[in-house]
Amino acid sequence: MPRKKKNDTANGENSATNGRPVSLKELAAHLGLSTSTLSLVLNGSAVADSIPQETKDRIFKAAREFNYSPNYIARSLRAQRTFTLGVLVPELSDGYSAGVLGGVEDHLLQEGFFYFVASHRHRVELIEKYPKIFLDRCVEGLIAVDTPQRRPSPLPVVSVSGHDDTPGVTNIVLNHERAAELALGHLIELGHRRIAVIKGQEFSSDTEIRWRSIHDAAIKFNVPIHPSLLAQLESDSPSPETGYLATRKLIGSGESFTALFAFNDISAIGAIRALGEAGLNVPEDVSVIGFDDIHAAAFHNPALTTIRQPLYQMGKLAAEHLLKRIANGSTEPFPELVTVEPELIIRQSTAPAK
Amino acid sequence: MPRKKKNDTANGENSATNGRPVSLKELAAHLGLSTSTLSLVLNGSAVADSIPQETKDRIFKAAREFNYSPNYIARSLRAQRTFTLGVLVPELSDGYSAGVLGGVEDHLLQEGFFYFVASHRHRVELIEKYPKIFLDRCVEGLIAVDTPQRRPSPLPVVSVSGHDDTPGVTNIVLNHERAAELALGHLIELGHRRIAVIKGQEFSSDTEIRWRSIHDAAIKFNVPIHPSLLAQLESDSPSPETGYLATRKLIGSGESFTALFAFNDISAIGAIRALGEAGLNVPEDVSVIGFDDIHAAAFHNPALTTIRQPLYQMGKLAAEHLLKRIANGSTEPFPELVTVEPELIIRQSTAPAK
DNA sequence: AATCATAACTAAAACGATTTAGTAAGGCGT
DNA sequence: ACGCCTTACTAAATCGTTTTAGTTATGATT
Repeated sequence: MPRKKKNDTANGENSATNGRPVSLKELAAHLGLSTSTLSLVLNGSAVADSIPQETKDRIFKAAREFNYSPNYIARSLRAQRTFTLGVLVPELSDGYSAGVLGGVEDHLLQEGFFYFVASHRHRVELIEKYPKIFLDRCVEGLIAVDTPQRRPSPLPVVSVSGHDDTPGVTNIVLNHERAAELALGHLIELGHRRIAVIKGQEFSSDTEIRWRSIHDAAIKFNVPIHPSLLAQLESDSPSPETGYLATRKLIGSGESFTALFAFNDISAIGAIRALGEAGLNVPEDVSVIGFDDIHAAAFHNPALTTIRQPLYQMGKLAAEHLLKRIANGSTEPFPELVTVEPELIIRQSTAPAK
Repeated sequence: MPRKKKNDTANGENSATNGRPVSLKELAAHLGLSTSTLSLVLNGSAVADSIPQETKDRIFKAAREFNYSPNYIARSLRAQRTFTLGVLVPELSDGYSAGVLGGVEDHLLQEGFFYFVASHRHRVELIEKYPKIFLDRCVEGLIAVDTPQRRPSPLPVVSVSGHDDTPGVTNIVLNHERAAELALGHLIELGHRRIAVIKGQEFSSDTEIRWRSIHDAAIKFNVPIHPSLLAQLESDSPSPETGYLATRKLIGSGESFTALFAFNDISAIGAIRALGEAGLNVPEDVSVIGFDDIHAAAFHNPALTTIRQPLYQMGKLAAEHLLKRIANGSTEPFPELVTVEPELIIRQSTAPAK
């Protein structure tokens, strides 16, 4: 007849006798010790130095047997720390945010942090509301992707492509001047002079600076962008349709162009569709260059020439800077601007001007 | 000289005199009442019925002035509830998970829940570890996307495309039989008989059932899939490259085919690239049909014919079922299977067989 | 023999709420 | 004048930890 010794004290899974996880108090009662002792020992506190190894071993053994794990909530309350951040993105499914989130996640999980995500889909009231909810949820910091902060936060904030001059914000941004130079340089080297540009939507925080950089670089190259060759993305759909519509308008205007610089890869894909429908081949008739280098870019037909943003790295940098600020406390100074470099990826959607 | 009356009690932002949020105790001290009274009144408890309106108003006013908001951690500890879930996905940036997450998020936030996300990138140790960490973090339930549960969890679990027979799991799955019928029916109707198929990677939970459904449907249609026309995705890259490689192998085998049913849109895009390089035009020489209907599908060149999975809806259903199970408690029975229907989206990548 | 140090613990406060079980004061009925 | 009901609150326990400040024995030192 098998002995049942262990069955009524510890059972294999993570529970006391019932289904819930075991608490420190229960464990202490079982060992005939106080919770203080257990806590001190289990956390390796120096105060526990005087406790004999035998007792320590008993404690460790029981903790293992009962699958004890300290209650995170209780610990958070006591330590006034949650090891949790809030991440605000415009849209989860657009490839851009997801790319950044990849970098954020890798660094955070490795450092023992978790994060809440919320997507605002460009609705102003949500952009205002979510940071408050995050605050209520006791996050220790905020990462905002492509989302301007309207009001200063009591928490440390890192903004990715947010272009934010609110105090207390660390901005992770692309070197847009360089990006514009790379793209226009490439097109001009290929002999293009009549270059059309598609600006981003009003709400996208990159729109303004990217356009300005292109505008300035074009003047520097002495090939200014003709105002009638400037289009703008309109709706807030994350699909290529916006680029498709903008390009149709551009074509419809009658102005001719041999190259098109799209706001991003998604809209470049839409643009190629619109050009094709108008009987214009890419890259033979019109060269198209995108922005971002999302996964789909390399395998589009034709493969997209584009300006790569190091999205993963930007996310990782955001996480790193935020954690550093949290560790340092609010008194320490911190960088307000962190710049990352773009890269020109030449594929099949650009070719010499005819 | 302006009066400073309010400045030393409440200041505009959410703080007492210093920077931190105000606690109930501080608020109570300020009003000369006990925390009990404030809590009762602020939470609209019936016990507070006997408290005169005047006092209640004083409390509400002070709460507003000091921007009082109950500490979520303390409340969680007391109520033994966190209103937080864990979501486990293979990869954030692959469009599939992001689509499902969109639905999850919409429903959860609306119900006052937040969620932690973690992506395991198909690493077995992470698939085991993250549910434990979530548990430690006191989440109230788990959503697993395209990820089989290896061991039963003490928490309610909803699996999206996980095909999981672990007890305690609600499975949200696509009607794969119908999906296979739609796709093959379409190809066969177009006159295709030699149909190649690309299976998913071993680790993808949809791989097995999807292949089985295709296999069975093909037999039912009396156009069985020839074993030499079966390829499989190999690496765990989320890019179209896997589909590209699989298709090269298929072409290299020398077996001819007039249609290709890819595991998903991503691999279909890679397949089209490989076919193009081999001098085969889509859809003139080979028809290609994808799966999922991700954003990129409609704007690929040629636009992809595909089987749409209602990803958003699947995410939403997952969230709904999980919240219902949490509300019901673990005693109540729950559905083990929830099926959603696929949809055939005909675009330009399929055409009559030559 | 009194003092001191050390070992092996523990009591109690604290984190910030919620909630149950009271209590003190006043009014009313008989 | 006594009990009883209301009104307007409050004390204290509780959730599960962590941590500071002790406490009690025992052994060593002067």
